[in-house]
Amino acid sequence: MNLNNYSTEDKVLLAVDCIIFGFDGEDLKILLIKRDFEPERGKWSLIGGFLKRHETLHDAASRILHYLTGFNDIYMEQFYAFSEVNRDPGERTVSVAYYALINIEDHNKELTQQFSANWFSVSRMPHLIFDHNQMVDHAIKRLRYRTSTKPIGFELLPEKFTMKQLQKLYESILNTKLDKRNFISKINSLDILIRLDEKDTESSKRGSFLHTFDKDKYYKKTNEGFVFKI
Amino acid sequence: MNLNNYSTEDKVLLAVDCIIFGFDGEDLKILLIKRDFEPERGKWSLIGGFLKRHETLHDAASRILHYLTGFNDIYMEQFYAFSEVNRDPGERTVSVAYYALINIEDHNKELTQQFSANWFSVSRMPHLIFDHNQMVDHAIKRLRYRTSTKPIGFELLPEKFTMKQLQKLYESILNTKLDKRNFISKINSLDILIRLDEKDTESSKRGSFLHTFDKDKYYKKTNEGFVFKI
DNA sequence: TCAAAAGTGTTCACCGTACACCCATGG
DNA sequence: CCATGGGTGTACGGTGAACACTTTTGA
Repeated sequence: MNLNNYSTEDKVLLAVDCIIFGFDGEDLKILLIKRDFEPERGKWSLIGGFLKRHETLHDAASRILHYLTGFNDIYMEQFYAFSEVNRDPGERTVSVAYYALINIEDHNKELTQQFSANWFSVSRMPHLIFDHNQMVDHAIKRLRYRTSTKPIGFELLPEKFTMKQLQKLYESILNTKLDKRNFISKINSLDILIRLDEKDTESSKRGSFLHTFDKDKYYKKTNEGFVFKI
Repeated sequence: MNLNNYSTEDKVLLAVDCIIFGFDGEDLKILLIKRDFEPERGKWSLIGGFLKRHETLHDAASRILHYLTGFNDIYMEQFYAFSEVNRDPGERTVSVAYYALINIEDHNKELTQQFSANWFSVSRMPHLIFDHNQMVDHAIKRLRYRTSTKPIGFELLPEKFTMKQLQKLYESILNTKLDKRNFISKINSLDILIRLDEKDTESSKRGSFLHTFDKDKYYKKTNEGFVFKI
């Protein structure tokens, strides 16, 4: 293509929108904010922002996530660019969507309040502005695929967790019921968890063992050809 | 985020780059052009172009593909946005990458010549401009996943094809050897091909049956819960 | 002693994989 | 009649799915 002159080409606003997933022990949730500027002021929205000239999309997503949650080093994955011409009635904007996984327990509630943010179950999403509902649907599909092939689900759990919590997590992501015995033996066969000598006694008299994800072991096994698959 | 003024935000050039896959019966190939403008004039490159104000990314990719190949209705999938700040030394450009599947036989050779285009085996890719090699790697991964879960491989074959051709196609995409007997019984068990009463006698004296992909049957089965999986 | 959750094994059906021989044909 | 590629079936091991009872402990 004879594109010998960059300067004659159209430029567009490039936005980044983030689907922030969290898990409260029961449901997979998404953090939404109430939009406080026009257009669509007062409606629920994903968090987002615009790409600056001197940053990558990844940097922009990190910046936006840090701004809202106070976290750095959040697990993120870019998954799709949305480009319908009139998707944002304010101005022609193309938006690159990321999803992020955060541990809901660590999450700073002050920041959430400051932005009128709220967690919503993915099964009870409100109507969102623009094409944000479509982004959420797309993000959930990608999350399902990714959590089935990479051990990223742990990003949504506390450092120490019970098998029950892990199972509930997968059930809420995959939107299915799983058999306890099959699930646990599957997880155990992967051999990437450490069972601690510690028990969680919140939810039962007997108490259930806590586990952690053994990252080093996982990477070592991966180098030896191991493939994570749930 | 208090983004109450779109006009103060940076705008960027948004490009679309296309990885065009083809299959010649032996190897998976990619169509590249020799770039005829600066920067990097004379180097091999993916085809690409810039998004115009009034089109979607999908439209832009279609337009670019049509321009180079003369085809409409090409199978395409968007897979990633590349945004390193200096990826294009000419100007800050974010590029959204698509891959496309075309039937190499139908492909218009005149257009190819007009653009100094050439097919290259994916196993013998030249060095490409910018981050295009990285885009190609990413595209191949996505293609492998997608051809394993959707019947899109047929886009790369003639309307009528032999089982041998189909097997070679999967072997070249997945970069593995497959067992003939297992492959054929797998394909037959899917029950989405029609075996014609016609034979291809190009490659043997006995001749081998030609098949076509039964799109209607596939969609019907899909509605009934069938999942394509190779 | 009872309620509530934790923890644990076996069986069976199906699928992926390894593997080898006969068939049809044109030269 | 022979060389070449086309076409077909079986046996085995491993994995996913169904399925129920015992243990622990605090109230």
